[in-house]
Amino acid sequence: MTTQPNIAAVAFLIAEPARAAMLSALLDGRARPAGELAHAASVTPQTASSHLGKLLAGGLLAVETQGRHRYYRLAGSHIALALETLASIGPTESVRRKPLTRGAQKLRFARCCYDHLAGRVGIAVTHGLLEKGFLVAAEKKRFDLTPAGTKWFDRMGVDTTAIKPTRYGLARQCLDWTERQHHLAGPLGVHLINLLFAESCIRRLPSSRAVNVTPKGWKVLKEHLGIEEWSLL
Amino acid sequence: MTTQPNIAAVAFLIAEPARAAMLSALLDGRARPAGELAHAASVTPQTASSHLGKLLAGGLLAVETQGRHRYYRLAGSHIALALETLASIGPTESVRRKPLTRGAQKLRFARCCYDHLAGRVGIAVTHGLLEKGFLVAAEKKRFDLTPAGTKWFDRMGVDTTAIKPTRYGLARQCLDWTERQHHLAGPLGVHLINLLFAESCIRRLPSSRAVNVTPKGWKVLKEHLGIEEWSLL
DNA sequence: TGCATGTTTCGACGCGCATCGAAGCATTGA
DNA sequence: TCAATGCTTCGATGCGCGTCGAAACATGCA
Repeated sequence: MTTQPNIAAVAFLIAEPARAAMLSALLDGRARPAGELAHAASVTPQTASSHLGKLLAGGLLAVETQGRHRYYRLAGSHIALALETLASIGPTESVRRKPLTRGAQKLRFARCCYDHLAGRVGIAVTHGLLEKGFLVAAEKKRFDLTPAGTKWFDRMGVDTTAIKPTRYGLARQCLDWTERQHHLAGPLGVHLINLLFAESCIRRLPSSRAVNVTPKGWKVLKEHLGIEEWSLL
Repeated sequence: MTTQPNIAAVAFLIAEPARAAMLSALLDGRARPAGELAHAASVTPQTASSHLGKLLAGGLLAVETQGRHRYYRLAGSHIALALETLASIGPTESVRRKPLTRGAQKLRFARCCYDHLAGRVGIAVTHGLLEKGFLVAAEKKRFDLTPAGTKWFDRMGVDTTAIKPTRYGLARQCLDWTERQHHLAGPLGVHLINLLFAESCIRRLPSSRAVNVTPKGWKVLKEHLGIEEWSLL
């Protein structure tokens, strides 16, 4: 009897309808909080927690704690591949999404997350900083500032040597609840959004956390980080 | 509410250890009688019959009656692919506590994956075909056959123009769960392994999916694809 | 500090399903 | 026609596990 890999154990984790629903909800590779996954699976939070714990122990999911939220995501692309391969056996059915209100759309597009920039724009900015080699992702949900990054911030009028890092570091990776990707937080993120406000690149919208990118803002973002306005819609 | 493809239902069928054992026993693409499968799964014939009925109803198996025997086999290569993919997300990072058994080593080295060649040898052959320019990787997990490849297969006695491609194409990329690389599957892969069997380049080992490469086989692989035996050990 | 929210843990309930014994069919051979 | 073999169906048993209520824990906000 050849001791085959625990194919049954893996299948067992996927076999439960509630777990399968949660896994399917994570197929896009983004992370979602436990409560949302519970809703997606139509079970109570307690039940969902139990399932998520098993999926975690089974190595199908990874988790990231953010405040009182716990964001779950697939453990890797190989998990998604296996799920899609399984789905290809049975009959497929289209998935529809729920529409968003106008306000929610604006919020999703650009907003302050506590004290830094979030939303699609926040993520695009972070992505640009990474691609230009100004930031690099580091351990413990941190970003490290490169020499080129120091130079760039200096040219933009931010003296990074004067910023006091907290005990969590100078720049942190914050998980975005609308886009489910990381954006720049921490002291450096605070200085960056303050710079954008000061330079009139972005403006607050009344009674909302949403912000607007000004024409000058789009010009700056394009010149410095290669971000095109049309690419974010 | 999103009614997803019943990925859970498929996984449920695989999740049962007895059923998983029977499916694994059928991974070489050959058909086996119910009693043999019952023995492979270490359950009584009644229990096996129940399981086989469910696998049949679920579309994972096909059955063929001959006299008082009922021969079960996988419903298709897509089932084998799903099973192998599931197996690939097993204990990958965990350090192997015990060395592989002799049988497992042979299985890892060369075996049939449903109806084509897999393992280190299968990957080496595919690699050789790619390096010689006989195949090129294409989209949708396919391989495209080049004019040089058509010529080569023709010289080997395989008329590729006579092979009917499935809706997935003539040659597919199948992910190997032991080596984590792609090997040649699809109708072309079937013809290739049949050729190797017919030319006595490889031989089946009794009651296993493992195959042996004969001395003649090594000679052929070296001459045509530049594969050295020692390089695979 | 107190309250609200998100998440997990604990405990108990109840359904579902795997399992096997016994019996029913089907096929083969004498 | 009778017996043996291979497989399936039926029925009863028992356990595993999914489920949710209650409560503990953690975090954020006023």
